[in-house]
Amino acid sequence: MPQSFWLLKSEPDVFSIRDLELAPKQTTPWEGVRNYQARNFIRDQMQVGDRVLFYHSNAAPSGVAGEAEVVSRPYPDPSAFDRQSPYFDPKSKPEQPTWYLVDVRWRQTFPSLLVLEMLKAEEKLAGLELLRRGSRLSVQPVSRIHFQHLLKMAKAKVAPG
DNA sequence: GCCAACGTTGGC
DNA sequence: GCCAACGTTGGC
Repeated sequence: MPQSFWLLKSEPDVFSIRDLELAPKQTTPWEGVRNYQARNFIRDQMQVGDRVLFYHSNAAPSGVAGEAEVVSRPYPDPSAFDRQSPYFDPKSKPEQPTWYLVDVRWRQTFPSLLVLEMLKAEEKLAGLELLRRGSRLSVQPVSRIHFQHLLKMAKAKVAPG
């Protein structure tokens, strides 16, 4: 299967792209996804080498903060089995897990945030799931075209010289 | 299987 | 903190 492109949301107060950059091996298990549609994307479609946009949600301002990549196959989310975890879910059993995750590794932090408001104004991003009214999915597929355009925008925002 | 009530997400 | 939109739960 060819490489796929994704957008993952995280509240920076909880876990930011800076936290990922500073993490051991710049890698983290993307735990805590508790939505079935998002779970299905992770469990059924994510592959090592997939590219990821790291989105800061519930922030001031919100926006795409950088880039990461998938570095593991999907596996059961251990936080669902952990009574101490805020993501504990008694419905998920080790012998039949409900929730899955992948490990992601930091690739870059954008020189400046791609703020949601400017993404909305970008004609070339029309159709991006993130921009759909009422869109709440924390794991979203992104088209190659949109992904590349977002990287281009990130680069273009670097001041010359 | 319907759907009201409730809980969560996330922009603002 | 507000609240619209959405997802889940649970009574029936």
